[in-house]
Amino acid sequence: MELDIRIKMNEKLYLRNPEESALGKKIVRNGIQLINKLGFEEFTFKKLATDSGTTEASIYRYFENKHRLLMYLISWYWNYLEYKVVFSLNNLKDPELKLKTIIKLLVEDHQNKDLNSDYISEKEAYRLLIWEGSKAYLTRSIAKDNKDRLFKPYKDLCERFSKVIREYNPTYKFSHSLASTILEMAHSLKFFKQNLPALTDFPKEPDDKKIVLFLETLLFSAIAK
Amino acid sequence: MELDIRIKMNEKLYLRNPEESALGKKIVRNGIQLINKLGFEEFTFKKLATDSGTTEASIYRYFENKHRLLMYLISWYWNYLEYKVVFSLNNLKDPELKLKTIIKLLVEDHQNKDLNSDYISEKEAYRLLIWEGSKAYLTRSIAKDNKDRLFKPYKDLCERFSKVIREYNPTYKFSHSLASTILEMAHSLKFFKQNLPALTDFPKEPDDKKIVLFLETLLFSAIAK
DNA sequence: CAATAAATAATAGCATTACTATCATTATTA
DNA sequence: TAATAATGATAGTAATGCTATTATTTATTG
Repeated sequence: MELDIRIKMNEKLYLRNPEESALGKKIVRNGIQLINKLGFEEFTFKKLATDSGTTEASIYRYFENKHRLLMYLISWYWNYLEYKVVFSLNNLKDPELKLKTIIKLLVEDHQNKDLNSDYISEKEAYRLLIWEGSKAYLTRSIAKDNKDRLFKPYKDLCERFSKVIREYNPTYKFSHSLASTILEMAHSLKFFKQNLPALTDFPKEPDDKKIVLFLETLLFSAIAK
Repeated sequence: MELDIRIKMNEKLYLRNPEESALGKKIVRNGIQLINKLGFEEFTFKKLATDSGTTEASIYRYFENKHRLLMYLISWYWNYLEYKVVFSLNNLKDPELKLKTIIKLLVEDHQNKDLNSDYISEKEAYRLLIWEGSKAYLTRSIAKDNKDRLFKPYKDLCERFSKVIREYNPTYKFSHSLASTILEMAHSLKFFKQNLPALTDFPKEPDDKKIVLFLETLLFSAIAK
């Protein structure tokens, strides 16, 4: 079985909905790849146009600028991740197990073959988040972007996470801060492990069990009853 | 008494040492202000030249490009912070007190009147770090930059921090990861509190005692003996 | 103090970026 | 089949991210 999941995206993210045309999907699919290849700074709509066999002008009909395209992609990822969390937590009763499940979802390389989107690769989106994720909010347009509710997916995920934290320990006072700490550091530590390993204690092994272990012990010691 | 501290900067950061001329200092001083004002993406050497009453060409004689200027400034800040840590920890014996002191230094708005640099404002550098800090490493040039040892100041600070953690609890296995987590989140949470408060549990009050409290409890519960 | 060197200013130029606009052409849909 | 919408082709413009050249000022040192 393959579930073709469709995520409803905030309309402020685009000028024309890229999901509704072959070109739109191509722009998104090639866009994420090209940003991953070049890095966001070196990435341009011109290059994406050439890469996708279309023109700059056509891309501008879908996205106002490259920052909005990045927002679209990151936003998609947070939505997707929340969806995965909901899916994976279904039928789980034990808050401890729920929390461990969330951490695994945050850290594990994404290779889910059941859940899948028809045009955005999970793996590419994950890499994008790790390398470019914080550039989505570290801008002067954050107030406006926030007003446009572009960060809702991230906040929703954080809120869902923090609820499970409070389920585990209702007296813990910093559930949101703790949730965003785990969210942020899951990705930062993956980056550090690869690029600045001195900032971590993780050897360059293929799996990320140590990161999971670190985040788990950090989380559970913080909320110990 | 005012201590005029001078930080030795990695020579790879610049083409010509900006500390050695009035123009160089002006470029750095105005540069940090202008990046803070415009955001790094909107910041250009042209604008800085106009702002500083000089020319683009002159700025290019000091810094290869704006990313290297950012690296210079961030690097300066990490160096400065490590210096402050060393200074503040001097004569302290109790590892617990040492750790609390470090967290305060990370979170507190910087207004130190004793320690001061003649040309970089501590407050401006702190704001720069919060808004633009991660852009220093989230680039495709990280491998090269790392080889040039541009991240040494950050690693040194992290190492110093992690040593105190192990002093407190010699059996704790993730001292570097924990140190970088506290370092990163101190600044992220300050940013979130201001710009995406839903990701935190901190009301919009002027002081940051709650952030300090959160980080302290996170740290000490993780390394509890 | 003059001579020389070094730093800066002034100016120009060039390829690329980040768009906007126009018009022709090809699909789609009514 | 006519009308509408989407895309392609092409052009253009101001700004960016540089590099180069020459003139002028400032510093140094013989």
